[in-house]
Amino acid sequence: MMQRKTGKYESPFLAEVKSGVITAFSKINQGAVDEDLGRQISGLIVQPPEFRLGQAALPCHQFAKKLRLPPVKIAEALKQELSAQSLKWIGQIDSVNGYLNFHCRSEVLGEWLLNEIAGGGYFAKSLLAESEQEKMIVEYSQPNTHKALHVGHLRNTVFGDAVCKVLHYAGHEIVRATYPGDMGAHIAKALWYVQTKKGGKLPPATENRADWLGVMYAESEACLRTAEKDDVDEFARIKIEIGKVLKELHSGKGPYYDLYLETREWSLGQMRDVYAWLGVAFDIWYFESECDVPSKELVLNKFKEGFFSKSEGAVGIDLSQYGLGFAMYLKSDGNGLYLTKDLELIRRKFEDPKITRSIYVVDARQKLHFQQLFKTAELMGYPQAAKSVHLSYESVTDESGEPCSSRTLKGVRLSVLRDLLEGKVKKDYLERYRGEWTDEQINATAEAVALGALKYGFLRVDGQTVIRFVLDEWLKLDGDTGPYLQYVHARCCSVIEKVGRPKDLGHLTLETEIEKELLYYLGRFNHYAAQAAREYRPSVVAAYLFDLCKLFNRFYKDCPVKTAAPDVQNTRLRIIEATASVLRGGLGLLGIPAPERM
RNA sequence: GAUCCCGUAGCUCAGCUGGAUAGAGCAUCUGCCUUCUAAGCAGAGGGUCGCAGGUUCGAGUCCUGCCGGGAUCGCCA
Repeated sequence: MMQRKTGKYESPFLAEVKSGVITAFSKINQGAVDEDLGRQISGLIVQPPEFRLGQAALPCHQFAKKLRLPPVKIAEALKQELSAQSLKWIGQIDSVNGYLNFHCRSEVLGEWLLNEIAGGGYFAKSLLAESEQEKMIVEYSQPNTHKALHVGHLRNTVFGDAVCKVLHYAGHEIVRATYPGDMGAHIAKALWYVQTKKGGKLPPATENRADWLGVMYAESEACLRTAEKDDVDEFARIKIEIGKVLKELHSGKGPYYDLYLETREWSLGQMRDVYAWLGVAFDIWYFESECDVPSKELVLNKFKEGFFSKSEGAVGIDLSQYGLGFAMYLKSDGNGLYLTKDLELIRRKFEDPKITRSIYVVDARQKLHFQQLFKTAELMGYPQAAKSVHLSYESVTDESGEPCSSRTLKGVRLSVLRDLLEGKVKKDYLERYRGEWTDEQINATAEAVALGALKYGFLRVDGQTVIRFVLDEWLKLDGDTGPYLQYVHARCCSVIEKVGRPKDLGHLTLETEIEKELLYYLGRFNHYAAQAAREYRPSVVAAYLFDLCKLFNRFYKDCPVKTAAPDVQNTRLRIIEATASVLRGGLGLLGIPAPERM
């Protein structure tokens, strides 16, 4: 099942290595190599630890028993067989320590690759076989209205967006969905607090009203916790009041409902601003408020059918035989929960019959939630359950290791973060262009670089890693950062602008090893993009791009363009142009802009 | 107590589904801007890959058991 067909992204060099090895193996094996063995053999092919050793290698140790020969002899024999074949892409073949090392013909492979990249064909083909292409709905970014937005939300949105882009690039059709939490107890709490503790006074439009709401919500939670500790009766009374507010919100009329409609818009406006800033757009907005009523009806019907049962006054289903405890779908006061609404949502997501997979990009703390949801749906006979996946990622904490929280107002607020980063970029790097560039150019570049730093910061690490957000570290813009990659792109553009565009014809003149290595690595882009899509891991692309940029910077240092002989110069310009293309493409998958100057 | 995630250089993280001598960035130290952008490049120091077993030609990677950290486990989302 983990066996995959060799993807279309494979370079002709690797394809030749695989087929060549299989043919040679069947000769020394004195028998045909069936499909399984063939896959096994090609699955063994690895990257040598250093470029100078070759670009592909076959470890032969595994065959020692089967062939009753020492690995070194096997490698030798394979080498013999291979040198009898006529090979287009493979140059030298070495046998060392039981490894068979293949060197590509850099000029031949490079010529093909540069044409593919320059012509755009390299990025155009799907990385998947047609049978593997799916239509997927990806839900990400589920911020609550009436709560503060912080860096934790940013990780979700940036990660989810990159996953979409990577999957789309691989060849899947993607529907992007967001699911704002515009209904629920948190809103009842915030509005109840505004009305009863703040006298119902609202801030003027000149203020950041969304942020103000976030503060109100946090204060309401603090107020509740105080009551819980100090005055049990008061706490019980407040809970009943808030339950009533929630009921009124559900009912769709009344003064609280009117207040809700007005304030909800403040938060949604802020979300739209943030999405515009990040450059993300959604095809579908599922609102929790829309799922609310139908989800409760659904649960009540299923309760009547006997599917759900009552326990301690609440309606739900006992999933303890699956190790998932009791899944609650209606509270004892009759109100629904997050889980309730998701039960309705899982149906809606498959309203388009072409959808074959539904991905939820949600914090790892919701693991049990989704296990319960999918299990319940499965037991209800929903085929959607088997097609749904929870793509979890770890949380973002503040400097002290406390998770970002809208409830306790932990974590840097987005508006603050943006200003700090853009200000830093301007002050340290862009002021020197003041006068030479227009103010608009400076602002646009600052925004691009700040976004690069932020997005790359989240995407360079694996999703399972907890990110401790230390502002000072995120303000550093050298080393393994987004601006480092953007800088290389700008360098490429700058050289092309100063020296001129290359001519596309003529064969390559490669004078140095670093040119060959860079060229080869450019051709690995689709390999890593495919891996990123397969594993839902944009970090694979991020790591590739960083390595690519390190190679480029070495090349840039060692290989002058302006002063080079015409053939050499043209080759280098072509490599530079291809690097810029791959970088644009790769940064694009991460949702990071590639400025031409910085 | 149960389940899940993490543990690799002082710090932050990679490690291509088991391959060759364990890598990078930051920080520290040393060099490099009269030549295409120094947000850069070259070099140095820094590791019993949490611990102990096991699987095999071969383990940071797979299995088991411990230890440490985080998360979750009924009326929040």
